Amino acid sequence: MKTWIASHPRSTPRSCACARPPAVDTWAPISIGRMRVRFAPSPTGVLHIGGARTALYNWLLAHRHGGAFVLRIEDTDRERSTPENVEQILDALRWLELDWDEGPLSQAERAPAHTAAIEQLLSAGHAYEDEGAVRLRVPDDGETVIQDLIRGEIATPNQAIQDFVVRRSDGSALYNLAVAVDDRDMGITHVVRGEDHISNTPRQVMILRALGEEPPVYAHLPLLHGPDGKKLSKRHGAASVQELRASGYLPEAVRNYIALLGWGYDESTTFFTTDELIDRFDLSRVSKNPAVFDEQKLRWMNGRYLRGLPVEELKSRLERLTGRELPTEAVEISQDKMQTLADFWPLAGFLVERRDFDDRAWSKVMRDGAAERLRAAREALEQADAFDVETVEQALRGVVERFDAKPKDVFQPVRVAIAGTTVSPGIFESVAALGRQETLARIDSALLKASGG
RNA sequence: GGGGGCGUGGUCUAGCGGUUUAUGACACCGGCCUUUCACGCCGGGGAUCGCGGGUUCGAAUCCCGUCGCCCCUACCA
Repeated sequence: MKTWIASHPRSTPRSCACARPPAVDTWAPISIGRMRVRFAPSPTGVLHIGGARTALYNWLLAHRHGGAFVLRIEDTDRERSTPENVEQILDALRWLELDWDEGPLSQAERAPAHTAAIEQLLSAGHAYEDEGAVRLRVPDDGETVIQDLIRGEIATPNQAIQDFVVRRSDGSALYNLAVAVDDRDMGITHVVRGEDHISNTPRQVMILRALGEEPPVYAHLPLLHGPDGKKLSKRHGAASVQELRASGYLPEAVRNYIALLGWGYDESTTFFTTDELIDRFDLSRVSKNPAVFDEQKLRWMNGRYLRGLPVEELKSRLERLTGRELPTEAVEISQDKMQTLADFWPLAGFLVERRDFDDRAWSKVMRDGAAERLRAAREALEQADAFDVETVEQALRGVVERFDAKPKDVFQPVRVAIAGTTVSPGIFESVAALGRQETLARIDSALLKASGG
């Protein structure tokens, strides 16, 4: 019994999909009936951005064409398929907000259907037993042609394909048979998956034909590689959806970024809302060559999304990530300086809790009379009429003038005193956000340290 | 070995036989802004389109060959 199947309720229904006019371009040949696509990961670990992109493209297609997005878990390899792995995948999809209309279905639970199909193949003479296993009869000549929406026609000589096993001697079905039968039974009209499945496709088509069915339409997506040009794997940093979340990326930014990994709308548009993606995504514009995941570009894009968020929204996302309550001003004055949510704490955590002085920052800044200027800054801040950004600025600039110093000779010591480091949001904003009492206390402690205390 | 797929600056891409001295973005370099780091703005370098032939008045765009990378060739998925 697979309890996880039942424990995850159907995702929230969408309202926009059906109102969208179905595009006819790519789908003309088989637009009879409603489009049904599927995402069929095998739960062998975390969901990679490659899998995430496949899921996104399928989801986009279903939304654009008013179709159904079905989630199927290919868990027939009992060794690798654990409930934890399945949960990881569902969790990743939920975070990405890629809701499915049906499923998750367990492929393993469809064993009876697989068995029935094998029986049918056997009795029709399309398959035969061999040492307890069952093999499909593959013609010796001719070729099997598949129509790929991205790559066009792909022909494989039947000669290159041996009579392959569809059922193990223990009675269980193998991958190609399970996929073909499940896609058929689920009424899948378009199979959109990774390029690594191109070579499997003729086998699945043969099984379908032997079963008396016409195959669905296929579209094989280019693979994703790491910066070293090799196939993407765990060693490539934030390559899993979970890691992306933990690193402080926004799901909408991740969606935008991965949509562009293998697809482009025109020569200059980079930012797409999800609705725009639904409107414009088109398999015929998907590229054929593998793409490399570039985290730097994702960081940049994420920063742009971050800056576009209302402060309250950014605040609640930060609170969700850090698990603690954050002052709104701290979020507000940090927004322009963050690229990921994870950047917040090192940048502005000092506004929430006091931290030690960083040695390098201290020795770099607290020299050549810095203590004297810091003491003057303290006086000025203590005597300021108010403590908002403007009055703080007036007070600190006054000190600069009095010492005939460069601005940074005053601001940096204050920064190190209150933040512990040389990096923080704007100094006036930071001081004002910290408040007079805490600012003075921290400067006092810095002055104490400076005098050898 | 056999079969299949792919090949435009470091990266993602635009380009679909002639308005291309090859598009935009990230990264990089320089400048501006300036209180650090960023953000933002401005400017710059960088691909002759894997390579070699062919077709054509003309090719990144069509054809052939070749090389490289990837996938399949499991009683894995």
